Amino acid sequence: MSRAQITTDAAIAAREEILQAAAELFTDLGYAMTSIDAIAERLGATKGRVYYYFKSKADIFFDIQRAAMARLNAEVEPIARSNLSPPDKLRAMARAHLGMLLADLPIQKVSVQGLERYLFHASGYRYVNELREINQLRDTYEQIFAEVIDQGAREGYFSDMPPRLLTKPFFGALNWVTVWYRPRKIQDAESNRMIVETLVSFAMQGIQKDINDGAGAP
Amino acid sequence: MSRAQITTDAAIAAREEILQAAAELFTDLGYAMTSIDAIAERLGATKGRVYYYFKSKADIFFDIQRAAMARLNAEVEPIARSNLSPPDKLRAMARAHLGMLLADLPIQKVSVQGLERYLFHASGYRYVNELREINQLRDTYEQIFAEVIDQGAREGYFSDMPPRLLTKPFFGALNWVTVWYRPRKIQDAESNRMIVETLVSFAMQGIQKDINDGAGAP
DNA sequence: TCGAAGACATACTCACTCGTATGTTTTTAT
DNA sequence: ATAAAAACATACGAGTGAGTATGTCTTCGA
Repeated sequence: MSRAQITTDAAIAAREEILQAAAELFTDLGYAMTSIDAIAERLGATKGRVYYYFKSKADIFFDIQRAAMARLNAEVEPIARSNLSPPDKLRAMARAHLGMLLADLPIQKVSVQGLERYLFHASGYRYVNELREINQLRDTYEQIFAEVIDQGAREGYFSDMPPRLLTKPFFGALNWVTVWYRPRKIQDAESNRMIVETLVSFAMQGIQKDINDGAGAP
Repeated sequence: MSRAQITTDAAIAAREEILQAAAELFTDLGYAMTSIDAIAERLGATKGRVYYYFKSKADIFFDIQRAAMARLNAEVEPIARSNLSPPDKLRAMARAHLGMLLADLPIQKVSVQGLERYLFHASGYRYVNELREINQLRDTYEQIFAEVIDQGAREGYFSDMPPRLLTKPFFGALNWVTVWYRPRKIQDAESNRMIVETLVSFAMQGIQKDINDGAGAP
């Protein structure tokens, strides 16, 4: 046989390397425009190597999604379990979320934008199960934030709009970084902290109760 | 010859119809996965019709971008020229911007997400001029918002973070709607107003000076 | 040491799609 | 009415890319 079900350490590393290369190409060129040959070439290899670890192109795509969501969860869930106050907790979660987006940019870019629909109507409704699995993961993740916002709203910290609706612009302000951000070769340490703090502060202010409408100037 | 340079009324309508169909397919399937035949089929026609009005697939893509930016500009620029106070002006601009996103969803989805890079490295650096043209349009548009934010900050209304950086989460909170929003068959009038007001309020609160950090509860 | 499985590379097929070239019908000007 | 141009449809050519089948080298356990 040929499938590499024996997930040894080396095999996991090999898969990860492929996922990274694929993610970079997916974000640069899009899913369909990225050929398996191009992924292999980026690794100094050929198709044989890729198809040894993944059974199809779509399989690579979905594994990127799973990896991205798993890493976000690993960072954010522990914070959600802590007993900080809702504002402090939410701010810490937002920092962790955004930090992971920037640290793992290629993979997170593929995951965070609504690109899964590529394979929905396409290829005649295959991958329905995988699609639902990914949507399930994202829903569960978003729910973690929604609950904190909900609790914060009940305790009077946040706006009392529907929490599920508030998560949208909240994630929007943060996730949009995957659209506009281009990693520089230098000047990343301090600049990134500035970006994170600005975006997180923006998002935190956004869900705050609005005390009054547009006052504060002469 | 065959090129339809005579932009009569009917020709403009025919082109618009093609742009609409193409935009819907681009957002559902992605650029490369959308075949010209699929676009034609959606119109009950064949390739001949499409290639009569557009000289290439990329041409359709760029025309979508131009149309999207032109419509946003047409709605927002007049407001920017008015002499409202910075907060009122910015809020009105945000409403107009978001309203156009929802009213023209397929085309705006293609435009608003960072999908232009599809054709950057791909196809060996053709379309460099078109790419720069589109980026120029978006930059100019973003600048309109940046200036209002800048003025508002100088007058003490808004946060004093760099305006160019503040536009990012501002647009993020609004533009993210193109990622999560799915138009329902019914229940659109009131629901859409709710969405618009929630997102615009969120964005407006986000750029406000933060008076203090996380207070307002028991 | 040697055979089997692991880890790829190479060669090939099949399906699909862009763009073009050419045919056909409908509209329009005279 | 008729010739010409517009507005398509149809047929085809060439290229590309996913997936497969098979070959080759390397590692590793007995």
